[in-house]
Amino acid sequence: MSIVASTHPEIQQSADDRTQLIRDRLRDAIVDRRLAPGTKLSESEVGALFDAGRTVVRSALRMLAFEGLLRIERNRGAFVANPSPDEARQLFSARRLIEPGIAASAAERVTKSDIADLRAHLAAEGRHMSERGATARRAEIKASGEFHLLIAGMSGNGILQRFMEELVARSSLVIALYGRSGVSSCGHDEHAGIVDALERRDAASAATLIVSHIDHIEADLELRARTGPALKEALEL
Amino acid sequence: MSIVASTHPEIQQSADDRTQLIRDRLRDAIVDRRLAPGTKLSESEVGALFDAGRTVVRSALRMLAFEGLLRIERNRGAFVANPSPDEARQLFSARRLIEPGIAASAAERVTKSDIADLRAHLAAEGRHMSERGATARRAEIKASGEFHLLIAGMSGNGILQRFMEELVARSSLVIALYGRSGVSSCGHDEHAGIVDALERRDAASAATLIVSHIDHIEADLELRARTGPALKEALEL
DNA sequence: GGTGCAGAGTTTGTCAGCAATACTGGGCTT
DNA sequence: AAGCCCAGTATTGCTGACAAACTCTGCACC
Repeated sequence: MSIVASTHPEIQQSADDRTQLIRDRLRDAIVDRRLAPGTKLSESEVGALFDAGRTVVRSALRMLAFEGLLRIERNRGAFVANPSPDEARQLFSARRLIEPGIAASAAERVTKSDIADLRAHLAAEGRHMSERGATARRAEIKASGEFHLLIAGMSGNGILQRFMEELVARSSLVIALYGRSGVSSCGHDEHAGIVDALERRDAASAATLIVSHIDHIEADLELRARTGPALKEALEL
Repeated sequence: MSIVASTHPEIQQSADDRTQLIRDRLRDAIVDRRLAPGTKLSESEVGALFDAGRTVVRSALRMLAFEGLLRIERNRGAFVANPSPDEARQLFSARRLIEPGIAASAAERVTKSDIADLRAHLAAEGRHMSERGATARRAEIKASGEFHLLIAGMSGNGILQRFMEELVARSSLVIALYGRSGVSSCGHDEHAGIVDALERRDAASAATLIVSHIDHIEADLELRARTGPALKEALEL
């Protein structure tokens, strides 16, 4: 038994690390929009929910705040981020800058197994799109983000991959907030085109396609300050 | 940190937040190479040094680990990061991808006041370079990084700015680890050229210049596994 | 009716203390 | 002599508790 532990210590580490678990679960909930922007996450409440002490929850909340998914105000608590339209624009500007390079790098390194993974993911996306309802829509947004993360993982650059994880998570929030309900399905064909370019190892095409894909996503957003929080945002900035 | 304060004066979070203070102080120490890679940072020790409890220190250490400056091993403690040559390559690859876009964006938005700040910074760099000794060299590395952060602050994209803060901090570590001692001074003229391009609002030139600048920095590194930690790294991977 | 204030109640920030885990040194076996 | 086992020590992970800060409700007052 000690043999297993000594040869693979890093596996066990993440297995029983409750901070990581809580962080991932909360992030999923935020990205899936089960937690609405602005919702307060009380330390005791979350702790009771996961049957963990406040210390552990606290650590997870700090990490999520670092990723930009939460906003922590001193002595007030942690709130699900409420990205402003300007923040959303910065987000997509960053993605437009980073993703083409990632796609190009991935095009040079993809393996057949990677392509198979991507095709499998495309199929899953198609299934989500054919369904109706809020649940399916959440799954669709999530799957769309995971597609981009898949490519980031193939770029071979762990640093950029981590940046992309943050960007995609925050993008999901933005899309859920500002997206028009029916239109996001256009992305599916574009994803397929990107996979084709990757399979051909056509870095230039992959980069071009992904930029226009991001443009389309952003174009489908309603990036105007909503009437509700307008005053609040004006006072905050 | 003065850069952050000058570009985002509305953020005064660190006024009485000791976690933030400890984090900044430790980061400075790491980036300045006063804390050698591999050094263990004991919670009690750091806490006694800053006259703070372990909880606060713990939080700061977790944040630094999130930024990639520390490595936390469960039940073992926090150690100053010891970036591998491969990690260094990924770092510069990421910078080559991100910084041209930042420079181009900055070129479109710079004000006269920004240019003045940059020129002042160039002058400070020159002073550091004319001096001798390890202290001056540390100051030079630090100032060189701050130059890039200044430009990132002018890009108008807070997300990319934060990415750059992380990349620059980790780059400082890498340069201090793998840099050849005398050669890094070549960067100064290139910085001046970049400022000139920004002043002309010549986005294309600024992007080109900054890429070749990054190339030069990386070319001046000795990115081979050193004899000491080679065995250790081999076992870790 | 609206404003200001005070107290209760809740939540966060921090600290000491306890259990669990990893390192260290000595003694023992081969 | 070299390697192994085991207890002692030190450090981390975490829980509970306390103080400070904030929010909310009710009431007096203008």
